[in-house]
Amino acid sequence: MAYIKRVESVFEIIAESNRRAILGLLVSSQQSVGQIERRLRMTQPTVSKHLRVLREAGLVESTVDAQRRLYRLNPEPLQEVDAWLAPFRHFWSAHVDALERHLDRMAQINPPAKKKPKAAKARPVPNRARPKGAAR
Amino acid sequence: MAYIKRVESVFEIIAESNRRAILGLLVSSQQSVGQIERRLRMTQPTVSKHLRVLREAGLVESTVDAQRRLYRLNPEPLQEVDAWLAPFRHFWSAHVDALERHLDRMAQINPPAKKKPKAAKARPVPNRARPKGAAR
DNA sequence: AGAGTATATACGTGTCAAGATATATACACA
DNA sequence: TGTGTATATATCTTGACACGTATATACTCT
Repeated sequence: MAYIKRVESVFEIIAESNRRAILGLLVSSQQSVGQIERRLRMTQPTVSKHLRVLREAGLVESTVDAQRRLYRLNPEPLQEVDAWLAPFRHFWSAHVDALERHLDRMAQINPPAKKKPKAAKARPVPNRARPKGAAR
Repeated sequence: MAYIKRVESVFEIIAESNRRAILGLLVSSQQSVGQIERRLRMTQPTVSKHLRVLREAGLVESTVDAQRRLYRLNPEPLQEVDAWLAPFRHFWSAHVDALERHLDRMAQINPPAKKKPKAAKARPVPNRARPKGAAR
């Protein structure tokens, strides 16, 4: 409607779990809207809507194949996230097994639910910069 | 109010630019609420509110120092983001100068505005998986 | 042309988050 | 004790977003 388009940051885009799921699907190969719809158990308009957001953010690209549209990944914008993350990596830099835990989660691509549990709690980490006079 | 607490994913948490700014501030060293407030030009309640969200997500921890609270970073939950990003890295894996661009941006920590321009556009990347019969 | 398939879009609705203002709480210091 | 400082929280308003339903558009095949 308005002429000015709401420019969303990549961070806002991947904040949505369904969109993350879609991106995750496209990692392996391109998919049609219908495939995504079925695999992620989302309604067709919902998929299209998310794809639109992803498309406008440059995270996916589409090709017309007759009646269907094939969507493929374009993860370049994710580099911004990767870059933002950089300074924080120095903190845990030691060893990360989180990646493996992730891949498991990734295998069962199916997070259509609105809220997911998740429980990562804080294990004290090499504390740089501690408070000085914090007694009592 | 409600007994059930809304468990937000880390992705939703860092979707907010002010919160990313706060985390960015804390990378260098711990800060009091007042310092954050001044540096980021946010109102005090807003800062406190965001800090609460970050605290409940385990991204920051606080220590009492008389009347003030010193907040320090705990980036462990960010590992989830890092892990999620992993599969996508294979795509651009080549060479990333995005990190440097980021560090510059990081230097002028001050994104209190709601919408920021940002313009990262898509430079064609090694296209894996291309559509087959897409002609018209 | 007509029917079926695939995808996009228009609306209406409910939920929720962010910010502002006002106020409560906690501590220090005179 | 009273005052000033630092931070948290309550409440209200506003706007954005996600989803569902209905519909439009585009293409294929007979």
